[in-house]
Amino acid sequence: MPTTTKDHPSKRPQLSRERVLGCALDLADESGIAALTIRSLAEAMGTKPMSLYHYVANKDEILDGIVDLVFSEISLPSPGGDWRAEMLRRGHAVRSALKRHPWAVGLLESRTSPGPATLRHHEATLATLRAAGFSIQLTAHAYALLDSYIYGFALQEAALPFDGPDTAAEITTPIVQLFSTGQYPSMVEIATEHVLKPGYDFGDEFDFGLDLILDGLAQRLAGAGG
Amino acid sequence: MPTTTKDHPSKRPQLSRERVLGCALDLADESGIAALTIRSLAEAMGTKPMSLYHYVANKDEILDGIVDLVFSEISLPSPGGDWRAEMLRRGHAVRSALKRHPWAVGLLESRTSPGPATLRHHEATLATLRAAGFSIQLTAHAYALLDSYIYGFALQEAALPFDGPDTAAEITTPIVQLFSTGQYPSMVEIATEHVLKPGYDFGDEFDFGLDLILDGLAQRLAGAGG
DNA sequence: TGGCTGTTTCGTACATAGTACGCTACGGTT
DNA sequence: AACCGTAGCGTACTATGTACGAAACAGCCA
Repeated sequence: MPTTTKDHPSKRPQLSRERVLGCALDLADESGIAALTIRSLAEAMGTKPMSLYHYVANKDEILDGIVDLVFSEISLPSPGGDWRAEMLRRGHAVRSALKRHPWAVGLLESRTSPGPATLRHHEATLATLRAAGFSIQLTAHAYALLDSYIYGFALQEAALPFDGPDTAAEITTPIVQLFSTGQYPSMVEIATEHVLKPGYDFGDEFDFGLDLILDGLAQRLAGAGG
Repeated sequence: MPTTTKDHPSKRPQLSRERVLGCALDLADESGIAALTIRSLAEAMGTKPMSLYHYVANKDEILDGIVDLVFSEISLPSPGGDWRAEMLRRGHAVRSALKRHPWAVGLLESRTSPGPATLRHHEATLATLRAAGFSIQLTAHAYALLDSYIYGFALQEAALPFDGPDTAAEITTPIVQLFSTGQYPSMVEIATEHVLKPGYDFGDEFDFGLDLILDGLAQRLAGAGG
């Protein structure tokens, strides 16, 4: 049978670097970063492992690529605006991106070659602080502090065995009962009178810290005379 | 149960769970967490892979174990003392432990079963805050904030391609030159006028943030009426 | 039309990972 | 002497990243 066209004409939408990275990100979201293997990714795309290597050099490049994709989802702060509002919005934006893609925070540790979206993000954030009158020193301090807090919060959130309001109870209750013998009174107290209260959501703690940090930065900015 | 024999005339000091975990920690420190494999660990201990499985159930238990070992290195804060001094010291202690064992912060994300040293550490910290008059809510806020900052800082420190004072220059200079075309002016500014200054050490940023956070907590503690 | 050439895809193979299974070696107990 | 429990190990299975080179296809020129 003389087929003038290829076997699978439109079954598979054609490979490309963008599609590889996009599917890799989806797969990591659905099944976790550990389940993102060359083979599983190829299968998810309806192709074979070695085909992917025409679009990415190796798996590390895939990991770098999806981290940059995550940054590309974060809208950039605007230099020249109210710095505090911009940093508040950026804080929430970064956190929600890291919540959507919990594996990303774990990759931050190992990836050292930032992509273009990551660079743009850093540039816009630094420019916003500088434009608001932060000195170079204070800008560096502020950025290290803000990102440490945001990343660290995301890290802790990713490490929690529960997710969202009220879901803590099922996990925590048996543990608390185990500990109620008295070895860890303060932990039990916090658990029973805070974590186990209806409506509790660890994510709500985020705003307290972000606010406190922005307050402190505002004081230092004013104290330095602008 | 028979704990009688003490001297095996062998050249190897006898296996034990403690020795396995201790060597695993050393190996992770020396060669990185990726190089910590069952095989490499067995070789480092002068034994064979499967022998280790008499002392640990699986590799996850090894990872949990060495994370708890890291916590066991951190001296506990004392409930009843000056809370600010205690939290300052604890902050430095945790950070230096995570600096000694940079792989540990990456494990925090995946490990969800804390060991005894980890639990003792959390308990002592919470008790210190409570004893200083922090309400349950404020204690929870404070702890989430402090640990987010400390872990996040350690995460960023671990991700840096350089380490210690002045070492940033060699890595950063070529990058800065690449960017000096003008795409990222704020990053270049910060780099040339702050990071590349002699004596720069990212680790020095830590105190600024910790101080700011403790200031903010003190204000909130006072504002709530003690 | 036929053939050349570069791009894309894939089949096979290898090194290294965790670990299940079952055997040996040995020191006590009965 | 017979037995047994513990520590240690040899082998083998499965999953991983990826090197190597062949196959399939597209577009071009004769």
